[in-house]
Amino acid sequence: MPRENKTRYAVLGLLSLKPMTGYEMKGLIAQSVAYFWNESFGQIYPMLNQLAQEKLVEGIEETEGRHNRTRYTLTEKGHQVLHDWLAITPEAVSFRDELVLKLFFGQETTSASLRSHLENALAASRAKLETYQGIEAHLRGRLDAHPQHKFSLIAVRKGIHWEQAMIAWCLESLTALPPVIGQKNTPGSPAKHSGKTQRK
Amino acid sequence: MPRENKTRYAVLGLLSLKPMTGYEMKGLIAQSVAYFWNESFGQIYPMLNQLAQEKLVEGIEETEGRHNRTRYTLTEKGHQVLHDWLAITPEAVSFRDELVLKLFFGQETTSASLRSHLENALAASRAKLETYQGIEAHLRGRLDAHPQHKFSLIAVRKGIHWEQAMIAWCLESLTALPPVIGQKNTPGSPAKHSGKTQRK
DNA sequence: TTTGGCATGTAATCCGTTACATGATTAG
DNA sequence: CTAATCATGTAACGGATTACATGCCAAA
Repeated sequence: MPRENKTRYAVLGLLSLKPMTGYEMKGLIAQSVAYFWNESFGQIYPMLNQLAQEKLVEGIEETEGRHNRTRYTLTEKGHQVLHDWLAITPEAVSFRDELVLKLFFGQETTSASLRSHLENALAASRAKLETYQGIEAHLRGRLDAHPQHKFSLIAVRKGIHWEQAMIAWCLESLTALPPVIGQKNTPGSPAKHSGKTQRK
Repeated sequence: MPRENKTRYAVLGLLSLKPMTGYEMKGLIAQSVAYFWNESFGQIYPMLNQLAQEKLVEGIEETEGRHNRTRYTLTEKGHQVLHDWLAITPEAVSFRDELVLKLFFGQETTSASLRSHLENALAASRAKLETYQGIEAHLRGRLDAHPQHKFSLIAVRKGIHWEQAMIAWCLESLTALPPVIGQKNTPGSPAKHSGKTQRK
């Protein structure tokens, strides 16, 4: 059996929050769920068309106003499909954690590289934690007005727990690894490593 | 540009620990790195052949003994390629956390479903935590004899931090969600489905 | 006028799982 | 004898990213 297409339900779920265009959907993902879910245009648009064909969503073209765009709404059938999926026990996340893999193979490289990776991760986690805590404060301030905020809060709390765990682990691991002598490696400073930089 | 094939480096890294057959490799993954990395036979065997062609690994057929099998060893070139990769700053993990997604769309389902998902996750995390703590104790007992254990320990500690964070988050979220008795979800939330919600 | 954001899509390519296929050996 | 384990692979399928392609509108 092929595995289930989760993009499908992510799209349905987003439309349950409010009617949207594909473009707005991508924007909403970027600014509110990106830390636990991602979709690209290459998935969103074909999926919206497919869902429209199955009558799970309804697209309304808006020629007036600004651009030509299609705003999608969940149909009753779409609500039902989403509802059924939400009741199914979620599958465990399948990790591929490159940072841990590199540390696991640490014997094959230098302490400097490993420490650099950890310091980068530490800085990234600290930044994310701050962001999430900002979101948390914002959500808590308007819990009564927006019922959705309760669920957004649960989600962002996971991000906060996760980043705090990451920070603790990074610090602990930096202690466990031998310091690099002869280089200044102040904790928290932007790390540089000896290897090549990666192209993006 | 296509994204990098990480299976490649995972295979090289495993071979840096000790020479192995493809079959042994899968077994080692299952029992020691599965909580942060996974590979299937469908990737391992083709990759081993490819790496052998590139002279990054060397396969030695063992016809004597038991079965016909090929045990692979890292070549000098393979060591070099692995070493270079280890120095590159790791990419951030791209999550797709189905549990959080379902909680985020919690308005579309019942409190009972959500609580059930959280309790399943909680039980799974507690079990994993115990397993990892067993591994941790084992590793700490032989740190001097096996240099690799130091890095295995760093890896398993991440698993421990992660599961502890999961457990804390699950408990916290269970407190935040209304208990099942009343079956009401959010006070003031609009009733959605006219039909009976079917239990799973 | 040029840049950037809005808006929708397709094509190429690769990643990764699952299922299938085969066959030997060993333990019960 | 039979089931489980060892051992190696291929094929099919779908998931997901990236790059490409197009064009409008608003603001600088």
